[in-house]
Amino acid sequence: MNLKITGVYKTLRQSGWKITPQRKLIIEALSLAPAPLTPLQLFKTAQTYNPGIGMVTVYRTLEILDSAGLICHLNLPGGHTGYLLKQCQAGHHHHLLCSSCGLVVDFDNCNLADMESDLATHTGFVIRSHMLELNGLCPACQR
Amino acid sequence: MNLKITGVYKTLRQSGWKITPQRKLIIEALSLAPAPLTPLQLFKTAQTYNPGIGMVTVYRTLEILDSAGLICHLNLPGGHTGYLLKQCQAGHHHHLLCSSCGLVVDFDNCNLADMESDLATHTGFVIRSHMLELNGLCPACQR
DNA sequence: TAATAATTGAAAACCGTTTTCAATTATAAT
DNA sequence: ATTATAATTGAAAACGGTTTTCAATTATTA
Repeated sequence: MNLKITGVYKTLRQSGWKITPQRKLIIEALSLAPAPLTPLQLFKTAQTYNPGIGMVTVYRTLEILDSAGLICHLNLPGGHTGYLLKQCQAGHHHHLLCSSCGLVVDFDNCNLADMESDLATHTGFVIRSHMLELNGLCPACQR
Repeated sequence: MNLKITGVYKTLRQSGWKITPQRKLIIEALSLAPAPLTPLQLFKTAQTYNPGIGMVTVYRTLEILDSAGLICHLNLPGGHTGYLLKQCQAGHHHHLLCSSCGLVVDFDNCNLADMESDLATHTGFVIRSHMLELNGLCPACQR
């Protein structure tokens, strides 16, 4: 029960959500995971502690965590979506994902503003958002 | 039957694929579309010219076009995937998508190399690829 | 023109996700 | 503590998009 988790509970309570044993389990699994988890992985992890838990509850919990701005999601190799507890309340950021072990590093200095304004003047578009994901190998997986 | 289409046929033939009426229809629909098409949109378009065509054939044709490197795919608002005939044989490029009408502009000067090498030195990662998509409003849709 | 291997479409299977609904439970008010 | 209530749960069914299977058809080669 670390600080991050109690902060998540607090935010959820402030949004009117109840803190149920199932939600605690899912949040704890997310907070302990060294890499983003798919809904199925999350379900299987939670299941080892509460065999009766349902996949629906995983999806519903992910949805409320997302609506409260507490998680990120990113595309994993294989076409699945992985979920990750946000590291901080900071806004704009991107992810660098190790395609071997799933380790994720956040970064926020994407420096696309110059390129975007160039592109805006050349195309006439108003650019409103971008999505950027980097893939590579973390130090450990390079060996 | 423009140059682009005959080029697509040629590439497919060189890869050993047969040029069937159904495939012609799908390729033509892609070449005429002003915006990326989802498999369903492609199916409906093809269906107006050949009511007997099956959704399976759309998926299979998209797969062989992709394996031959002839199409791009990108994420459309709404979570669907849109397909687009490649504009040229050029390699690395990205898309700027109008979220209102679906117009797509290609660009290749993504200039992420500096940021990637910075990130590589800070994190120890070897960075192997990135995925970047821009969203905005095209000139026509700004009014 | 005939032979053959590729292609087709219908149907069923499949996978991840969402909806429905009756039973259960966390929380707020007593 | 106890109760009341609205939120939450899990099973099952529904769902949408995609893939597989298979027998019939068809584009290509000889």
